[in-house]
Amino acid sequence: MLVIVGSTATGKSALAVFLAESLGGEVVNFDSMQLYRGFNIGTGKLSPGERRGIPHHLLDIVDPGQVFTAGDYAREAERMLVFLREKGSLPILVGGTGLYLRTLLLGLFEGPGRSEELRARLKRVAHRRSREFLHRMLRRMDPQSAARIHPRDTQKTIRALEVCVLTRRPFSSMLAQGRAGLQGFRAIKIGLNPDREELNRRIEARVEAMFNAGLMDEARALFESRALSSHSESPREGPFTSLGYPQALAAARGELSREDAIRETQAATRRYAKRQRTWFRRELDVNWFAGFGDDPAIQREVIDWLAGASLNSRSTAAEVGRTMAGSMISET
RNA sequence: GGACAGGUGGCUGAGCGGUCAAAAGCAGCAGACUGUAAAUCUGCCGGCCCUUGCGGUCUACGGAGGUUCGAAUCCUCCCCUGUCCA
Repeated sequence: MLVIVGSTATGKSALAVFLAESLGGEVVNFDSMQLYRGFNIGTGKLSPGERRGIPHHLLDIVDPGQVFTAGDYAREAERMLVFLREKGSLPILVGGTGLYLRTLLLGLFEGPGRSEELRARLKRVAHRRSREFLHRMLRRMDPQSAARIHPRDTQKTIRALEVCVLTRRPFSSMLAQGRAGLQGFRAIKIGLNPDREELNRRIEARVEAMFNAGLMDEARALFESRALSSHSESPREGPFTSLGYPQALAAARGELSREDAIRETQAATRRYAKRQRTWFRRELDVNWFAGFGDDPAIQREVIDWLAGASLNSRSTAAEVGRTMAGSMISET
């Protein structure tokens, strides 16, 4: 399978369609937000026309209010990969959520998923006492994890505590058991890394285009449909937190000027692109291309490289996973 | 023309005689990441230097002077901006 990584607005989707057309493949998404139905404009989903008849999978498979985790994603994606292999079609994975890709390729530790009740309780503790208090709880149950997780990082502290409580074992010891990665697939990774300045310009133009395409209306409609079944003033979870939506909603309600909403979304997107770069840089065995995925010159470079790579590369995803896990241990 | 208010680091904005290279926020830069990850969190953030330290040094709070041992902070003049009155 092919994997295309890179930050937002680098032209991953366009490259995926191009490669699917050239090599006879189908696109599989690994973007955590494009998974959600109704979140179209702000997540940069390709329109049916732009997909040019290429099947796109794992898009629009979750309802906005539904909880969907990295583990859920990995299961769905693996099923899809097996399906495509049986069909004899080349899977082309594209997306921006590094955690989801890594979860698919390397797996998660064997352990419990999330428990809403427990999380609610822990959150209440953090609220009533303090987040540092919560972290001190973790330090008692699992000093190793506590040392790794910053006291103010409540989200990660809660997950660690959740695992400790549910398994009655330290989270760190659960992680030490290792993980079971994807078997039977060879991942060829392509990374897009265009010039920073040019990327920023693209991000700015793209955000503006999203607002012009009706992002404010989309955000309002999504929120209102959600509001019917929820009491929260503005949902702060799931896809509602995704870039542009809180800003577009605020603008739609007149709490923020349209110009400010655009500016804030642009800045947030730039920061997001930075986090993606930081994450993907550590992804192993990525062949990086210095340009945009919709650039014909880059597309040709990728095709040429693939012609050589498919002959030489013999490593499977599992092997890549092992070396990656090894390198992560040696780095710490 | 007159009366107020104000001019502070890329931006917003606090400071109103020493502990100020100047709070805070934003933006920017760097990083972490094993179950909502477009999330969550961390570090740096005037220049130069070094023994990287509540270290040294230079340049900085509109401009020019002045008062003072010492000024972003007080005084004088000038320039600019906003609001109001003519």
